[in-house]
Amino acid sequence: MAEKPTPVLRFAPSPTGYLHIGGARTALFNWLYARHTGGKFLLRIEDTDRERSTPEAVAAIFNGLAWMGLDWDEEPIFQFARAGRHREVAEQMLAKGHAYRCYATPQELDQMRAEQKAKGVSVRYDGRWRNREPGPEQHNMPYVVRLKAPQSGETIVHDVVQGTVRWSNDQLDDMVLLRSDGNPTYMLAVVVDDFDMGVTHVIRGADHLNNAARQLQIIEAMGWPMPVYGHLPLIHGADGAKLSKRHGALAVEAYRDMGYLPETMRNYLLRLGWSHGDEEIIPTEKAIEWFNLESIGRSAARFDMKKLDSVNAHYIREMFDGALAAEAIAFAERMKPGRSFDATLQARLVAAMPLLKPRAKTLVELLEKADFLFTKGTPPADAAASAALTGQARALLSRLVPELDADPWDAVSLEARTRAFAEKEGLKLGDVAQPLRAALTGRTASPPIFDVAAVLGREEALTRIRAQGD
RNA sequence: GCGCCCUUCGUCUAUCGGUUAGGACUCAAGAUUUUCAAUCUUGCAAGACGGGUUCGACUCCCGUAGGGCGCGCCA
Repeated sequence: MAEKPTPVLRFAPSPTGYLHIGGARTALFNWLYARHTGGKFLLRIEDTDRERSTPEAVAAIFNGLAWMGLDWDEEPIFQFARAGRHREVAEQMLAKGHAYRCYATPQELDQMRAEQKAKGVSVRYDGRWRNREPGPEQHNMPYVVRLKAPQSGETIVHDVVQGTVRWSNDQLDDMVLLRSDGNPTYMLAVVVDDFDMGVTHVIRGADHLNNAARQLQIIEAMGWPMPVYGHLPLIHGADGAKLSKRHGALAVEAYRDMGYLPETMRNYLLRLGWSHGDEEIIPTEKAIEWFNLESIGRSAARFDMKKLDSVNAHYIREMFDGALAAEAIAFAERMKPGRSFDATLQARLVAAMPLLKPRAKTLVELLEKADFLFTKGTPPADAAASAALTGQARALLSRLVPELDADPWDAVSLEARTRAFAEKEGLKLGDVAQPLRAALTGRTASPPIFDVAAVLGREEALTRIRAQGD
């Protein structure tokens, strides 16, 4: 049995913007497969578009991947720096007769396309320089180098996701390899870089499926080995249309800022287009163990915030109290510079975590629900809480204070004392609990109130109750 | 217009010719309960359409419709 080479995967974004959700999933699938097989996961920044590439975008991509927990194995390759090598390959193809010089001007090509469109025939380069030698009038004129693509037969891509996909070669035109300024095009650069990097598996978005055929023609012309292709179905917005800015958050950093956990993003994005039977909650460790290319689906998926929420709620509940509290504090400090938490507040937050966790879908929500922990005295009461604090209720609270003011100060004892008090007053527990809740949290909905009182501590809790008493 | 891809509950998906078509999210009801959650139970809900192939099709083939992607000296 022939030994299979170690897989080499890559993620190759162009740095023209932030890392969006689609790119993040492509990176995730590549990363998972590399980790699953013990192969390599490489990063290549496709910055050949000098106009649109920015260092900020490069940083955003690195940050996004790092936040997602997707680590890459070698120094990232910057494509533009390899232009010399790309030119070299183009020259080789020229020398071998696999490419030719085309002197058609952009205006001329525009006109050609306009005419084709008008005639209703397919728009493609007509090969006007394919078999034409430049004359004296072409001397010193700019030219591009085009691939001399086969004109008959077909080009077949064996795709692990999409199956066997074939194109009749007469549908494919002679694409540009080298621009008139001598710089390589994306098509050439990708093929050369993948070859030089030893890439064995090209896993990318389905929007590149058509490109695979063209890239294969270059690979065949060079006599290079064909990589395994896998074109992932695209992610759409909730309305089924292409994911765009109007769907709200697109950048992975936006999801981070909305309070989603990296583990959530990995799990959710993995399940968008990949499955392992009925498994829904798939921690990264399991994902690495189970991931395969065969189980990738073929149809586009819609991004569903509700499901994202439920996955996030799950991982929030699963996290250890200390770790989650640290995460929440870091989040709060990043989102609101200047905000800080002293040791007392931090300890209080950790203690309150079991109460908070089942009630939050995001870190934002968690912090919101934790608000009452961080005030000195009763937090500002909302409308419903103010309404609950009637004169009678305030009087009740004043009578409750001496009953509560004792040790031990824990939820069970506090509840017992309050029940006894309610009975003595001829009231139901709820009649006492609700005013108490309003006094301690400023809300009418909160975690179990005796747990809240316990977390707040005897001194702080009593201060708040006294302040609301009459 | 041409080429390529896709089509199971509202959404994500399982099924790889024989199932009461399963799970998850959402939504609804119930249990629990000091409020709100969490949790548990139950329920609503699907094979785009039309032809074949077959003893038997969600599953294989063809067509139609709908959706998506591509058709740059962008990537």
